[in-house]
Amino acid sequence: MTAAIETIAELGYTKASFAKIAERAGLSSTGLISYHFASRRELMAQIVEEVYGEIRSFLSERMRGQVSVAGALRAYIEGNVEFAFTHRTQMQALLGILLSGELGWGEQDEREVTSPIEELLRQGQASGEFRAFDPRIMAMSIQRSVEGPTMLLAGDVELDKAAYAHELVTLYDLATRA
Amino acid sequence: MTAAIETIAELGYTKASFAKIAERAGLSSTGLISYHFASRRELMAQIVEEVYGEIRSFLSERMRGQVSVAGALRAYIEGNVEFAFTHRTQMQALLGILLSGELGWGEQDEREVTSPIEELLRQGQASGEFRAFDPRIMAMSIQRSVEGPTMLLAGDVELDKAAYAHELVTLYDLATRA
Amino acid sequence: MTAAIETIAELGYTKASFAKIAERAGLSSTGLISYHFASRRELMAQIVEEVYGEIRSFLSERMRGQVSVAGALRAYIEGNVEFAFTHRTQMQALLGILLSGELGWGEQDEREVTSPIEELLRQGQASGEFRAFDPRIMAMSIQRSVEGPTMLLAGDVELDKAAYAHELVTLYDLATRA
Amino acid sequence: MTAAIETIAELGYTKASFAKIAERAGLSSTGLISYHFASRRELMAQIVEEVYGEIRSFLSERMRGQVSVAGALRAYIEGNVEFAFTHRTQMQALLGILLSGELGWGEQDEREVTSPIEELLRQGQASGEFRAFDPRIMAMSIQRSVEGPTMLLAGDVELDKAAYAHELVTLYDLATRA
DNA sequence: TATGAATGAGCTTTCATTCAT
DNA sequence: AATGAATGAAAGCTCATTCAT
Repeated sequence: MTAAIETIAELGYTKASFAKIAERAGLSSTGLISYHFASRRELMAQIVEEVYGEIRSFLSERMRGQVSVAGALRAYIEGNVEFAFTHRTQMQALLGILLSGELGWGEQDEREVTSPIEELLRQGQASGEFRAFDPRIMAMSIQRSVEGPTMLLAGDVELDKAAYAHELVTLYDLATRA
Repeated sequence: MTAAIETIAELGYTKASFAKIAERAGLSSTGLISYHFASRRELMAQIVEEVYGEIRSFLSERMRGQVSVAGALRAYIEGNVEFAFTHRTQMQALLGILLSGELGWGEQDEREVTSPIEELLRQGQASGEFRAFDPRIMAMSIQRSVEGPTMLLAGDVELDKAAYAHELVTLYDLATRA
Repeated sequence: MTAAIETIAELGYTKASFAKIAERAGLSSTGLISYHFASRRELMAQIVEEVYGEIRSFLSERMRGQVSVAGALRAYIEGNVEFAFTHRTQMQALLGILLSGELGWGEQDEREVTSPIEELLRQGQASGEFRAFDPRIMAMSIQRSVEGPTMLLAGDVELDKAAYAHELVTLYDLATRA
Repeated sequence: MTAAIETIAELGYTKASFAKIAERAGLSSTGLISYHFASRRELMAQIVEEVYGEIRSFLSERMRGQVSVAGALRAYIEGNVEFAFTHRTQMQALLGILLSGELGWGEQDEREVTSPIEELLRQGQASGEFRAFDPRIMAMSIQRSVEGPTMLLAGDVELDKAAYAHELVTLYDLATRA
């Protein structure tokens, strides 16, 4: 799976064939991949699951102990940006798989991803910390924004992690607070 | 090209083979596609070019006559959301091609897309209408946000165009104004 | 046909497609080639016929006035080498077509090519100028030898025309005389 | 590779497609050929290498123990003719591939083939057994002559192996001796 | 004469998967 | 767990040819 992730990140979802993955993994036959995974789709689904698990545990640790929802939102944004910068390979593979559309990424999955942050936004509105807005649309916007760094696939991009996180935090603080 | 756009939008970039495109176009051979386009890449590049052209002309008309930069920004966001909702097929094809990574979407292209809005943001800062922020990062965030509706590929998504535009306009108004 | 000859000489028989030939001829459609020639085979056959005609007329002029068969043989060899060096393009195309085997080059055609020289050899034997040998085998050997320069397809070969002709003349003089 | 050799010999280089080769080999897919050989070119290159190897070992055995250069030359010619008659299939495939020009047969390869016989000729000149002549041109002529039988592709040719060899031996004995 | 669209067959190559070992 | 042969489908592309204009 590590080899698969690296291959997808480097070559893109389409060109990451079993042959290329096996080559990187030091396997001399693609048969072994089929032996371990029921299908290509299965492999991809497991990769998505694993990376999502990493993100979740990473974020939950980052958000732990935040008392205000504004603080939690800040931690969420900073955590996502941090993860995108430090786990570039995994993120590129994840997005590559998801955006390929071959796993059937639909509204339901979109909801699953944005629902924790949407919930957070609702809490902020209930407590009066946040102004009135559509929490779902705001959540989608936040999600797209924090995914930004990953979408600049090539390595020739010079982005400052701290600056990026800081700008987004400020942006959504101004956009959400009451 | 119309058939190609529709096929990509429906099946995704990877599964939109020449065979499928030819079928939709009523052609009895994929050879004719190769006859008109030097390669698959060439076809995709021309589709990107065409759709971008449509977007540009659509947006320039929408932004014409705006005097304030805040007004221009609002028109830009509203225009993008409008286009995404009314040209769903083209937008899905465009994003499918771009995100496939096979056209070599890099930082330069990203810049090209975000540069007009980035320029707008700088003008707003110069005139004092906008607060201080990194215009490049803000432009990226706006771009990702307006792309949002397109990423919900399937038709089973219920999004209100007016609400979506309104929320984003408010969001970035609050996020940018001095 | 000139464009076809040049294309075959440069790219080889297999890669000399109608598309490449049309391109070189300044035609914008391969249809015109099909309009003038019933089939690819027909085009190739006509090229063979034309080049053979050139060779025949060139050689018959060269051999005119020779009284001895040894002189005629010398003239034949020199003429062939001369033609091969000065009509490199035509010769390469001719051999390319013939050796492709797609025109059905068989024993009969081989005989047709070698029969004039074979006849000459028989005359020499009858008159006592030449020793006893199998005229057919000798004719084949001579034919292969004079074709030699053409087979060095690439242009990076440095062969001295005069030396080549002189050596072959001496070679077959010694090999044939009584 | 055996199936490939047979197919090329029978149908010619151009018509010997992977499909035809697979059919003859009893394979149900051309994919297996691509699995074993990186490309068509690679397959052809390996065939050439193999057949050349056979020729070399066949000839080196035939020439072993010859003390005079004249004897060695005779053994070379006889060996080549013998091989051409008894390995008709291989030779036809070999020449088919080489003459197709798609392996980039150039002067260097020509030299490699003719260099052993050229070396022999030089030795004969040094020892005084052979007269003065250009050894390179003589070697080319010999090579073309011994290839003769192979060029009569179809099976409808009636050539006497012994007679052919004998005539060539006599021919080049007369042509070379001092 | 010349064009350009269109066709259908063919090409090599790549792919995920299966299977015997 | 691992290999390597084998499969069948599919891919993009090129080809000679046809045809209406």
